[in-house]
Amino acid sequence: MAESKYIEGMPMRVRFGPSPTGITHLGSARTALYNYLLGQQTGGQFILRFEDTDQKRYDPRAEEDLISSLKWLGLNWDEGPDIGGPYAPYRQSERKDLYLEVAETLVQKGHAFYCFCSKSELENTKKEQKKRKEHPRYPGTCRNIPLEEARKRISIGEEHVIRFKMPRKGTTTVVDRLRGEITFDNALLDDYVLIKSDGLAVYHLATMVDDHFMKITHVLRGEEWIPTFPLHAQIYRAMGWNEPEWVHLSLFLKPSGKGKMSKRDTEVMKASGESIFIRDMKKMGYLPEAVINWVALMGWGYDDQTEFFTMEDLIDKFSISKLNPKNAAIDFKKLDHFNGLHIRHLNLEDLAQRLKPFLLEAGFFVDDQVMIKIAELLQPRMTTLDEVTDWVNFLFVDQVSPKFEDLVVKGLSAPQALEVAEKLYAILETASEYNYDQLEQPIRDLAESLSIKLGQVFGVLRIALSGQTVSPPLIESMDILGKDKTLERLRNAITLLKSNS
RNA sequence: GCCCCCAUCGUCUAGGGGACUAGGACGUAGCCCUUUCAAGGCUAAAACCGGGGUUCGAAUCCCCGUGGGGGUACCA
Repeated sequence: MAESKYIEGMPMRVRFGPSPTGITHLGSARTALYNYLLGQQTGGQFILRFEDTDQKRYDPRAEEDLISSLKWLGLNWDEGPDIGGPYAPYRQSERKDLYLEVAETLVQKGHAFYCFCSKSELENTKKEQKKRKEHPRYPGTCRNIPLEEARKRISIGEEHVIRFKMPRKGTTTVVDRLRGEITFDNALLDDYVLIKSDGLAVYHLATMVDDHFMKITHVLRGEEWIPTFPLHAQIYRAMGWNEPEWVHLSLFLKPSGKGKMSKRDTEVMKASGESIFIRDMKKMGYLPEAVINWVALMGWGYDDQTEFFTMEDLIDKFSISKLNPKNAAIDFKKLDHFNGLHIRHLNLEDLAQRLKPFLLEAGFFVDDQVMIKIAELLQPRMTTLDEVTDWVNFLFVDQVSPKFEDLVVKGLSAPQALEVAEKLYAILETASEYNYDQLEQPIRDLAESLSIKLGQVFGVLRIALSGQTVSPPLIESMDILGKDKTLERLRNAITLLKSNS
């Protein structure tokens, strides 16, 4: 493998250059993350740049989504379209003159040429080439038009593009830090369009120009760019610029491992409560910390043990050499696992604050003291934050509707259940406070005196108070519910048990 | 079709010639703990794609095949 041109530990200038055409997804998030980590780790800069050279697909909402998604994930940039920086502007549509200038220099140097071929002409030759089983490529029609003639045709308004004049013989060797040297046969490479007929550059030119002038030292981008990698290197070489280090990241595959995510797949996924879009993950109750941890580990591994990483850990431990070039299938089960881990890692105040919006959304305004109690109760048993509503709903509604058959807990007869409820009522009525000191022993004694299981006593209580067979621990729950409501619900249960027996 | 990338349990991965009876995690199953549900602890089943080389020795290096993925645009 080729030696790195950049010394480890030297400040790196890295960038994330999304095209604002859609909603930010996991793949983008990971690319942004890895770039961010390198910038942080080396004391360099992480740059956000909007690559909006495609007018047709451009969507301003995608820009907003990008910014809010990256911020939510905690991937803050040092230079970008919203905050500017020493190499502004950071939006390619505002840099078109620069690209044109470089393209013209390339023409001047004989590395590019003006092309007047119409799209339909080119489509036809491509069809014929395919029919003859030839390698479809630009036929070279305008390659050798003298510059003066070309300029004349342009001056009379003839529509044109600028194409890169790819060498027709020999090979182009490029270096990827993960894969080593990759060699392409020039005869199979095409004369790519650099400047479109609308005067705007395509990705290939714009990005190389920006990376050069913005002094980017390391390019981490998706593997889908490998096929055009030789073009990119050729542009650098034709201009006599120093190439950055190139790293092509693996792609994310759909959970089945078969193919990358399509639009249809994302819809099917949403129907089953999953999503690859960052903004959805927030709504679904995932922690940005968990998403970061999860995504970081898809395509990168630290050692044979460690899996729990905070952003600080990642900044400290991340390294390009540990990147894995193999495509990775998305596994939402693992996200759930990391989310649980990070929920348990939060302090109670923090968790309480993050839980609050979900309760608010459900129409429950809960004060901070109670929120902390809820956070404590739920911390070990939550996978996603949005579950909070289901867990504590019974504490805030006016009344619950227990079913008779549930109240008659498994292993008890109806009269037994009634007796349990009545004796429980007596205990709870006399207790001055609902806590372990006051309640645990009396309840245990009750179970023993009736010679039934403790779980059965709590079972009756659980159904009476929550109407559900599953709930948070009951003593703490009653503390939040309050004595009045607790006793009221127990009375209702007693009435129900009586009326049915 | 052509070009390119990739290949360890179902999934994410550790591994970079002997330390491999191939380690961890998710998921799955069982047990313990337990007021339900979780969490936590313990245990189990589960993989080096195939074939050739190189070497005293290959999951690790090379070649071929196969499989998967990407690209093949005046999209990015």
